[in-house]
Amino acid sequence: MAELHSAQSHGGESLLFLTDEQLRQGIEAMFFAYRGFTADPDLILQELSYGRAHHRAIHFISCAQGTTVNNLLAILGVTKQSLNRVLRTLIADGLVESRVGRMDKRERHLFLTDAGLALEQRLSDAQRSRMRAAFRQVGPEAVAGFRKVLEAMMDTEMQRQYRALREGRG
Amino acid sequence: MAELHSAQSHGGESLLFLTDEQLRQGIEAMFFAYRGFTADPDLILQELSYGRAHHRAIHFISCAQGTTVNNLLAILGVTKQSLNRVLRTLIADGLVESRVGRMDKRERHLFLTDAGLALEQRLSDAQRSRMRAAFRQVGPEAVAGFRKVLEAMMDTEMQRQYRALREGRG
DNA sequence: CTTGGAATGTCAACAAGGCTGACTTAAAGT
DNA sequence: ACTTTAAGTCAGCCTTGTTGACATTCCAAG
Repeated sequence: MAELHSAQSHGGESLLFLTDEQLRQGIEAMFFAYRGFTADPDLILQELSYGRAHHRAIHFISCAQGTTVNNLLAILGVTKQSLNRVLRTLIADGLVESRVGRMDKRERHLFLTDAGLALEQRLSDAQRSRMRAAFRQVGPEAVAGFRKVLEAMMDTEMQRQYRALREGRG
Repeated sequence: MAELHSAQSHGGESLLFLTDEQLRQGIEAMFFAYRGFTADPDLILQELSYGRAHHRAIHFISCAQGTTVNNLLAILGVTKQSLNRVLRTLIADGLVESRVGRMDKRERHLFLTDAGLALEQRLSDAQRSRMRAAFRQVGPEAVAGFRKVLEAMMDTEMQRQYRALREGRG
């Protein structure tokens, strides 16, 4: 695999030798941190009687205004029925607008309305402020390591999507 | 809101200045990585018609054999009714044993049976192997950073629990 | 000793949000 | 003209969260 050449290196075998205990700590850290990660937006969503599914839809529509339903489906990794339920309420509540495609009239392009943008801001402010605090606390080196590990934990397909989103914004 | 002070400067201070774009990438990385993180055990669970809730219960019982239901509740952060449903099936399937407390007969102490331990091994092998691969790929410095950021993203209460688990094992 | 309150756990019912399957409509592609 | 693709809809299921009601046990104050 890719770790043949990680065998080298200095004094101890800290690079190659990972105890189950170290890995277990990593697993538990992910569990607790993910809870923290979603805690703040969850509070806002609850008062609007939305759920995380709505948040995810809003987030990714805002990343890629005008994206199609099919595209969103691939990113979110859920079925169209599942997404549709959420999308329907967001459209009914005037947070998302669905426009028929100009080139291909089968497609629907999704946009956040002003109200949708406002909610997106509110949600991601909450989420970002926790992440900003964490990032500041630990410094840029730790942040770089954090990002490296997370990327390495994704599937190839997820990495592709993740990078596509990043490049889509420059 | 909270970003009043993120408005300042674009100069050199990478430590203090975090663009919304950098934070957004962190958020998306968490989203995709968490999917990867749970993907492997999810496959095993599916073939046994269990869900993530079962996995979590098994994981934390295995960390602290003999823990009480109440204790588990605090760690998992769900209602006792929700946990109970999962626990009931695990007990019925002979993976978990519930013993009435000797001191306080209101308490139930939870233990993994041999079958439970076997499943725990299988699940965490799957999860660990992805994490091990990721950790090896990026090296120990990145791993340290990863852990720092995750800890910083937890609530104080979660940090307490996370550290308690770690110390409970030495 | 008894009795009331707190702690612990169980049962029942409901909601959110995943899932599958079957079907329709409209627009492209061939 | 026929097939494929994009999207939406309806129905029904499962997991896993929630609340409310209830039983048991313990403990402490009267």
